[in-house]
Amino acid sequence: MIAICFEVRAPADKPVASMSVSSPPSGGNANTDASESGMPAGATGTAAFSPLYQQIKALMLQSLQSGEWKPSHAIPSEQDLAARYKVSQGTVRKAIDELAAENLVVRRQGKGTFVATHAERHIQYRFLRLVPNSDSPAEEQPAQRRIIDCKRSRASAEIAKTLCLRAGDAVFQVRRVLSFAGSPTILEDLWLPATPFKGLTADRLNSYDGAMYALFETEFGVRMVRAEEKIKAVLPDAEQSNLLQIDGHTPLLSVERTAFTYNDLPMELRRGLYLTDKHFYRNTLN
Amino acid sequence: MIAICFEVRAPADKPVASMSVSSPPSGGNANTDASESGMPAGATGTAAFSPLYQQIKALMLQSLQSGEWKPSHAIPSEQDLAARYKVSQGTVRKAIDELAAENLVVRRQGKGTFVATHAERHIQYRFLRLVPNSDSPAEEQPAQRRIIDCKRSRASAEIAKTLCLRAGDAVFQVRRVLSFAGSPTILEDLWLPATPFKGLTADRLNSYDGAMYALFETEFGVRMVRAEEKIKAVLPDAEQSNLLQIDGHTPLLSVERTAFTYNDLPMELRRGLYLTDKHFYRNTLN
DNA sequence: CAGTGGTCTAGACCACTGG
DNA sequence: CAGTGGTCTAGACCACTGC
Repeated sequence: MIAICFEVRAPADKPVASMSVSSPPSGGNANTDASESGMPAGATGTAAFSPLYQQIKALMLQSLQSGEWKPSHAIPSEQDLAARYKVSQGTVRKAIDELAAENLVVRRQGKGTFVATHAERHIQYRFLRLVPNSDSPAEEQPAQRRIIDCKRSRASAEIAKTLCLRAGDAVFQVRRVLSFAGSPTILEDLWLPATPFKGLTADRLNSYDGAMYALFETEFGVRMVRAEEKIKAVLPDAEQSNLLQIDGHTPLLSVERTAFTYNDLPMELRRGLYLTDKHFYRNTLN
Repeated sequence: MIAICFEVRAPADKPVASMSVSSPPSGGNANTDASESGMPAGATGTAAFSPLYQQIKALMLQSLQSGEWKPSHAIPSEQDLAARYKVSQGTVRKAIDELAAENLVVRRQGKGTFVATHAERHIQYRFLRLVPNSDSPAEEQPAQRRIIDCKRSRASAEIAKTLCLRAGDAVFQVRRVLSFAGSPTILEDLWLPATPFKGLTADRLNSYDGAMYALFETEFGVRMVRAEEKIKAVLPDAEQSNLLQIDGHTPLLSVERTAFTYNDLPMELRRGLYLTDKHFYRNTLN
């Protein structure tokens, strides 16, 4: 269930190998030669058949995480990609479809396909599910952010585990408060691996105008792609209740989020306390 | 934001009209004649162009909600559907793709496409996001269910509003407790419109072996397809803490769920109180 | 083996965007 | 207007299921 560090979930890496795909346009497809390309002949169990479009998707994924295609920029057109990978347009289309479904890429008819980004996305706070009660006055949009603390420290065993580090490795630890309409509503503690976020300071966090994930993206080249949250109901301790300006008997939502970059690599642990008197956490089930 | 009763979200209803689709296989597609089929010529603003596969999807949706295709049964093969609707297989495929993405239908290679169901789905509790803490012992799967109450009553203004009824309309009101490993963990109050659920009793709820949504499906022909949840942190009142065997200072997750059938018609309001000492609410963000 | 969904292609045309 | 994504088709072949 839990992703093991550096172990990519998606297959389509071994069975590709000779991905020049100089498949002759002889009628149907060409994937049959997989039986003589990557298959070790004595492969135990599953044959690990991977459709062409999955392989193209994997290649595109590499272009995304290598930085060849940068956030908010357009990727090559479907035509170009088809030529580049020597497949039909329909096949790259299906690959792009999946990338779009995972929000890694955004299609815009008539314009092109663009690398998704946390910045310039004016619906700010892509991962925040807290919305004002329906009886609230208007859209009290602009949240005030206050950085309480930003320090370098050592990862505890637990933090290290979820961030795929070793206990004692350097991490940044950030604490901040978000207020809506002047009311402190969210208290967050963040842990970030020190290496990719080298140079992070409270000042940089304060001076940046935009969501924190946008900052990570533009300043550190770290794109959060997916996240998992564990939610509980808790009571605050003295310090927490003080920061949120509430008493110790006010129940709060505890939202523990692990955010991932490409390849399901965890890059952030965030523990939030949400005050839910004027807001609620919204979720949609399919 | 909030779905208005009986107002279908999906378009593709007006612009179809003459959906016999006797489009001659003359080269490309045939949707161009939409300009002389449903378009009122002086249509204000958007042209409401609806691709063929969306129209096919709408037709299939009708077959689903009319009961022509029953839960857990196979729908016609893609070939058959293509013939029936007089379109290519690729087009019905795209329609089915969307239905599958919405969990209305399940594809099984080599076997066929089946109408999704809450029953026979051995991963029981499709909408329940509560999972045991990772440090918990094993998979303490079988939840004990206890119906506290099941009575007929009148909808309050608020209940009526979310269920698209009028205040005072008859509703069923159910209260139950779910226990895991002997510990009361969830206290739920449900409101159901009386008409579709005519004949519901505590006995029927108790004697049914399976998820409640499976019962709704098999006994009343009501298929829940989608749900929205609003989550807050709360403290229990005296009666609630008594039923959950906790004290009044234990914070709980309040999960208010509205479940919808086809056409975004709300058919259930459920207010759950979750004890989150040994469990947490899990969510995935994309 | 036949039947079903899944992949792939090649080509045509449509809708949308921007110069 | 050219370029891009979006739709549709017709046909071939593959992978999986079950008889």
